[in-house]
Amino acid sequence: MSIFSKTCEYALRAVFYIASKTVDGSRVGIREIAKNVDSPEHFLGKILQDLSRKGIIDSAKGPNGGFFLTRQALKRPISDIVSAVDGDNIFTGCGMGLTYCSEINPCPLHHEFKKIRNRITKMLTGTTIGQFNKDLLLGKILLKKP
Amino acid sequence: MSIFSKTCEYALRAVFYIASKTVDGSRVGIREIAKNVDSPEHFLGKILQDLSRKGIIDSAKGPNGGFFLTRQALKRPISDIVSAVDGDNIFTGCGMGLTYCSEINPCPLHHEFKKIRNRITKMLTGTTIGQFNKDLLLGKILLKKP
DNA sequence: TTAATAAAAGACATTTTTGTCTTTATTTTA
DNA sequence: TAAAATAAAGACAAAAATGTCTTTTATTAA
Ligand code: FES
Ligand code: FES
Repeated sequence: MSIFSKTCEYALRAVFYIASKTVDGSRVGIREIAKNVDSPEHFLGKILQDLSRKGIIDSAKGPNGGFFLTRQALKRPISDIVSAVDGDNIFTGCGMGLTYCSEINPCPLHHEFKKIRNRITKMLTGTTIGQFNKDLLLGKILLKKP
Repeated sequence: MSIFSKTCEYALRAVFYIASKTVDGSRVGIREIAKNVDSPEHFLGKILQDLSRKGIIDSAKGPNGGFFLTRQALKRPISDIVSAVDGDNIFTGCGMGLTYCSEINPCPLHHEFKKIRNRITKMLTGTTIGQFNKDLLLGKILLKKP
């Protein structure tokens, strides 16, 4: 297991890619995104449609259309993407799968797990969609393997 | 998503239960385990068979048979259970799903994610199967919801 | 040796996740 | 207006995870 679903991993990579390509206001097509993020094109299409419906990214049909992000959207935390795709179990759920996490009726790992969960939450709420644009454009950071 | 598969959550809960019930050397049947850990009986059976084949727990057939843990086994870290069931992606994989995690070609979240991953690893290698026996028997800690 | 007990194993069934392919709707531009 | 481009939507398909039921094997104890 990984901490995010594959769907969510595609979503994160794709949104980062769109972000880095739309700082100037242009749009990116699904084919290009899929290629640069190493994901199945049509499957990613659905994922982005969903994010678009939820208002996290924008899209435009027709020639010169594609997906893009507003300046506002670039400031959003990536926790928005994660909770849109994977729900919020990662933020609040019990590490051992109890039906809910409880301070007074904790599972064995509760104490330690809570810290980890908080750390994850902090990472996700503390980093914005647009934060890596520069490093992505410089190639210091990658969205698929070289 | 949760950080462990459901299968792994069942495994962890079950092994903790067996641990707390076999400090005296007796065995526990699958029905009792499943009931106390809130998991489907036969499905859990397979999981425990697997752990038994892999030498993490022991089992005995026939009357008075059941699953049990040796004193040795109680000292094992629970990371053994997790990697037996879920593999080691959680210990070494990339948070954003790149085919491998790389220090020189990192994904955007690499730096932060690495710390989290290390923390998870520390939790799993640092806690033993038998560690919670006392608290479990006292009911201070639970393996299913009350 | 027989009956009872309990895990092991096997064969499926269901659900969820992931992925593909085709058609439709919208927009732009010539 | 016609053609081209592109996201949206729909209908499936495949694979993986999760779950159920039945039969077999090993062990114990009477
Ligand atoms: S009860 Fe399990 S993490 Fe809180
Ligand atoms: S490259 Fe993604 S976590 Fe290291």
